Amino acid sequence: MPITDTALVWFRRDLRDHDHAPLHHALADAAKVHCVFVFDTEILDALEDRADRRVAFIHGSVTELDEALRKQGGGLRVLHGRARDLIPQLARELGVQAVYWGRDYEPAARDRDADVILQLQQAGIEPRPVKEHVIFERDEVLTLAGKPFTVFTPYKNAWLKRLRATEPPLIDVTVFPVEAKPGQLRALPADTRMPSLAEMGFEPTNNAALGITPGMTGGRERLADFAERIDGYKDRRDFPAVKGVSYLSVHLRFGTVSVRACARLALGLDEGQAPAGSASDSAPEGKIAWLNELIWRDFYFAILHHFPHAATGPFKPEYEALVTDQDAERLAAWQEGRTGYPLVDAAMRQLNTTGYMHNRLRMVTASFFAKHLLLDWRLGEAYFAGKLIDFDQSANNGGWQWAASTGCDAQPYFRIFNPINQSEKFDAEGKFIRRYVPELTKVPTKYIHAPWTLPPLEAQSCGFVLGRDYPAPIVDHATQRAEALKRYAAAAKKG
DNA sequence: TGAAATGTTGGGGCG
DNA sequence: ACGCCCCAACATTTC
Repeated sequence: MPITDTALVWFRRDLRDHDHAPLHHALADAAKVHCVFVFDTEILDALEDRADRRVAFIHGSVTELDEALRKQGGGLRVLHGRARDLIPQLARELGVQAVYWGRDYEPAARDRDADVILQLQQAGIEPRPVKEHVIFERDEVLTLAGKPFTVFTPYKNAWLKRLRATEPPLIDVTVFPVEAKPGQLRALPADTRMPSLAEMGFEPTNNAALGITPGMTGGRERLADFAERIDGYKDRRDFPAVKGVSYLSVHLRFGTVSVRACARLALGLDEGQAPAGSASDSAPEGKIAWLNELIWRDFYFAILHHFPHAATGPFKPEYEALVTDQDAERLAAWQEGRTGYPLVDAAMRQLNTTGYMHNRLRMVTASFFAKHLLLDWRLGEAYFAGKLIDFDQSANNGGWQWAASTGCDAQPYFRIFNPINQSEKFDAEGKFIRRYVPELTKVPTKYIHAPWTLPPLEAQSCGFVLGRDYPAPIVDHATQRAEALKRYAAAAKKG
């Protein structure tokens, strides 16, 4: 029995038509359901790059979602403007009694949503934000004292305990069935039309050439591909030259894959095998490792939700006192991938040319930024935010604060990555380096991790000149490491 | 989801 | 045979 006559589902970063909590609840509650997506100018206008990969990805995904909903007799209204104005306005125009959407945890989104909630309430319309993007959110995983966790391992243990305790079995990772009755999804007015990228002031990108397929189609392909490789995930994920990671991050960012589908894969639920996390000889190491990453994701969402101050400054207040340099040249060298440290430069060029960076390299470049270049980690965070196609504020901020040792459960400040060592360990053959730093192609593998150590004779025989073909290192590892230790110790002592 | 410094051990060269 | 030194290999501690 419908409890509402007409509802509106506001799609945001959940661009699919199945296993979708807001759509599920709307269809369960209402006789008629409208669907809308807004290209929010509050977000788009702040983007610097007119060829932003994310806008193109979203545009492709929204197009496919609209088609999928049309096949079910409905359709997606696609608007371009300020969401905080347009959603309440549309809800009033359509005469809906309730608006459903997936809850967002980022400070700016929460501010917008609070505004929308207020306006809807003033219009007598019920706002119904629901959990959609994570397995457990907000207060679902707390310490025995009822406080949010600030350390990952106990959080993870409590998360797993909660998962096992959830009844009916694993309801939180169960598909939300969407069974629209005929005519329940409302068709669109004839004049409704999808705005083009150009009409919104954006340009197409080379996403397709990079193998980035938007929408549920792209998500399905990636998930199926990773399902074939997940058992090797633990052993292969740290090597950027190898196809070892899931490449699902962009699909998780925009909801073209459901996080619950990811959890089902990690738990082995689609194969009828024993759930990961149980100790046994045949423990699926790859699946456990990947589930761990999904738990990190939930963890950082919860952290930003509970501690919004982390969005703009160090989670640990003592590091407000951390002394950083202001050095535009060093910043630019890092951004452009010309620091003279090959693995760092290869990673930054991967980011610049593809909008993606391998996770191991996110740690290496962030550590180098904070502990070698001695710059304010927030500048690095902002650069990633502008470039990453899978950018998610919670994970990005959490990762940067981890690397800069300013965060909750962060890397201790004295753990400083050696960029040469990391290179030798995780790109031993220099394969990844040569892919993105072609000027080092001729340098022998033995020296490719630290080309300034190339002996003159060998340099001559391979025709490589440091400073001409590739920059000398802009900072010295040992010097900067010692300086970082000094500054961090001073800040920690003050606090 | 480190790395470097320092400490310990034991084999082998040598006088 | 024995003490001594060197140093690799590994372990521990410190940053």
